[in-house]
Amino acid sequence: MTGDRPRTGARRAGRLRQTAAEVFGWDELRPEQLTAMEWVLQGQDTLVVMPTGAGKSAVYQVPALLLPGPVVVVSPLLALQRDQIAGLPGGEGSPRAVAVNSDLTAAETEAAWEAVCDGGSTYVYLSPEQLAKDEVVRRLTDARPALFVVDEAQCVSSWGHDFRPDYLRLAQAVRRLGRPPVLALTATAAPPVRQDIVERLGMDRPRHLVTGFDRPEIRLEVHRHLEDDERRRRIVERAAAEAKPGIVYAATRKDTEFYAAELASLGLAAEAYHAGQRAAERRRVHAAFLAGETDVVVATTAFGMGIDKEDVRFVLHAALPGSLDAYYQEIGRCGRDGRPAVAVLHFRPEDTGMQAYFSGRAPGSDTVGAVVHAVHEHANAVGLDELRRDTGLSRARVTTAVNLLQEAEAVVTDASGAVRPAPDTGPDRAVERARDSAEAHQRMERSRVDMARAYAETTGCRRRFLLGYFGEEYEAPCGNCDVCDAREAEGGDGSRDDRQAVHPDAGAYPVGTAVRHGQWGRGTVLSEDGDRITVLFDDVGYRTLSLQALADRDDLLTVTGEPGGEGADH
DNA sequence: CGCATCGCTTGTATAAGCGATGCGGTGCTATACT
Repeated sequence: MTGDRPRTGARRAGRLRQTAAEVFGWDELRPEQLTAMEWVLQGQDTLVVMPTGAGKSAVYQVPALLLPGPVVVVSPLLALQRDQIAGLPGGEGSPRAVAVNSDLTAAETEAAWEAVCDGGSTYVYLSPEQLAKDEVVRRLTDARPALFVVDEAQCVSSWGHDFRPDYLRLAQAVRRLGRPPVLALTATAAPPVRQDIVERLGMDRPRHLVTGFDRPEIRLEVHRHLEDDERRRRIVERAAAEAKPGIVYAATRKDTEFYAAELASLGLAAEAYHAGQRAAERRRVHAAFLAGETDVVVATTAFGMGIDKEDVRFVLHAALPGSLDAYYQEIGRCGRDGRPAVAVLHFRPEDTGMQAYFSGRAPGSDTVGAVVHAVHEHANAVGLDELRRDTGLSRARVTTAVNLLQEAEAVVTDASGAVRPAPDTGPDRAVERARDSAEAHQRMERSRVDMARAYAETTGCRRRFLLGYFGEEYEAPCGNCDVCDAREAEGGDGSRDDRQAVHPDAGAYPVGTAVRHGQWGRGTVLSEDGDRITVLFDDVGYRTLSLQALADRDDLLTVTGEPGGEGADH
């Protein structure tokens, strides 16, 4: 792979540039786009983390035309699939694409598969649920796909573990398709999320292409409230005062209706948006926002993917988000035109309650037990559909339980996608191990909520904190967050020493240092913030440690490796 | 985990306090019924 002669590499780049220009009309490719395309064309598994608008889709669209088979694109929303297909160039000689999903009639589905198999369609868009169907895998295998793309790959990590478990079974699907190269695309993923994506998709020594996360045009601001009434009042005032258009993210459907009504009563064009609305209503709100007819959309997390709007001036959060990954993705929807925008978070410490409730809920031991027993009752490997019939459980619950059991190495999935017990593991032990896995996952998820709160409560530069979370070192002050402003107003120059207390041991644990903690085990230092460090532990997730406490007990945290040793991205 | 709501209680209220209970977010797909 790296033994390529330079001439071959140059020829490859030339063909990519030529295809981009002739087929798509793109005369320039960014260097990082071209690099990722070359990896894809060479058949290497590739993870691309690039901001929205940087041309991620091109990374598979262009090489697809130079590859010997169709390209499978897994996309989480049917609306995104439609957008992607509509965005392809039209006209004679342009590549064709189909989406196979539950909207299609039997005849349309048949026509789509014929187009994929006879080479008439270069791209085939699918939800992860489609790939759980034997018929779909059989059709795709016949078509000999040359590349397997997972778009919005953060969904693997954020949805796969509970909400849409078929995301965790994509690795099985890839295997059954003859293991084409895998390309994962996402705009937002902290290092542990990248690792989760790579592991869950079964990627093989993937190349990573990660561009910078900083969005200097977005001002960062946080307000802490003790009373809920006061918070609500302040949010309404702020949303009314800011330049439009903007998005308010609320924690519940009921709150989206509340804020939309309050803003409308002030004469603003404000709309609520959440998954409890009828499809037609959601489409209307979405379209009106894109068309510039709406001042403020007040939404749950349902509003986001597929919002391609340059001029959003603010994103205001009415409650603590569930993770900084989600937060950064949501605030990244403002200021895409590069002009100043603002991300304001209004929170109460009590907000962590609901986020903890949402975090890492796993099926109970009774559900897992029912699935384990059903697996053990079969002499041969058994398919998920049959397990569903045996147990009477829903498809999603059976899949989640099987995923959990597989993670706990209590069951294994064979080449046909069927499941059998792992050797030497009885049902009781299997349930126990699955419970341990679920608890470990829940600890990790809850520590992500803790990090969101830590961001909200940090006494240091907010940009430095956020970028540190995404693995980027940043020399504060940014001069564009509320903390930096406050320091400046106090008369300091905003430099590090007068921003906050700096412990004499600052620097003893550089970012990236491998450490071992007496109680929490192995971890990696993610950031240091004057008098404290944040460590990501393999087993318990994120923890913030005070340098003073570490100095008092010097056996608590031992350094086991230098920065940049293991776990480095490139 | 936090909260809103309900129904029960009480030296019987045009009232308030209590504990129990249920709810809270993301989308696909298959299926039944107009």
